[in-house]
Amino acid sequence: MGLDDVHSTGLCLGLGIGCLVKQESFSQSDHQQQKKKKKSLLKHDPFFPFLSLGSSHDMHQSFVKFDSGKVRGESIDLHQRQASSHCLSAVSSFSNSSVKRERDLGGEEVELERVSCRVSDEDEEGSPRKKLRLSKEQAAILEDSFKEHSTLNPKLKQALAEQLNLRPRQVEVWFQNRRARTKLKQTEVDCELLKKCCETLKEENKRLHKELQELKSLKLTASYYMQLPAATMTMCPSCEKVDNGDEGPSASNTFTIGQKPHFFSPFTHPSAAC
DNA sequence: GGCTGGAGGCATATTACGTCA
DNA sequence: GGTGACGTAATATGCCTCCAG
Repeated sequence: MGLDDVHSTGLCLGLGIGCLVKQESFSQSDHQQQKKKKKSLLKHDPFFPFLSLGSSHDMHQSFVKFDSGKVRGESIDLHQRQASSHCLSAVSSFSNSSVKRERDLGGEEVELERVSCRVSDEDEEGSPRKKLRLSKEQAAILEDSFKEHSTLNPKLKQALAEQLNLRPRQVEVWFQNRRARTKLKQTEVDCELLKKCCETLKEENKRLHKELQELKSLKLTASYYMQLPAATMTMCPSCEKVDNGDEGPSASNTFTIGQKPHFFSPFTHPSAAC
């Protein structure tokens, strides 16, 4: 458990109303601020050493009302409040059964209820981590926004958070994770590309080795024929046509092994000689 | 102008939860 | 119903930049 958890949980549970105010500011401000504040809190907050995780149900309940009514926004109606209370009463958080039950009910309203319930659940309950599942609509809007800008500015973050009924921190986290996924995918694509490139190079290397061997063997053959009288035989080292000397050196498709044998550069195609 | 500490943002690794086969 | 794999939200941590003092 990190210090963030201490702030999001222990402060509420152990420090009473003064800490509720602190919690409110946390829920509205960026979570990163908490991260930065934690150091200063460690240094300067006189209450910090007295933090306790001892639960107080009454305090919890009062905070629930405070949070759902003030922090979560004015649009929360009684129905949602009840939903929030329902979440809090289910201390074991979102079990699969509850999710399934909501699924069975179906509909956007239920989905929103589920989301807001989970979010408030995380804020208020103090259990380590309540993972919400973004609805398709939320994900689509975030995706659209991501396509336009892969990074967030504070305005956009706030706007998206309000539009999607999420906390700015959640929007920020979504973008961070989305960037990470994009990068991971791109890395995989690059990896595949490099693999193919490697295979191609291997094939090319193999082919060149083979060609080199052929050229070496041809060189040996040529050396062998060089030991014979030059006038007796002519041969093209490329196509290995041997001429008995009836035709002159100027004849086509023949090669004369004479005082200056015609060897090829390994970088030129062998057939170029013919 | 250089230094320093705080704040914010991002990348990355990891954890933990939800879903599905 | 139990379980492992997978996707992903959430957390932890470190680094960088900006800015005020």
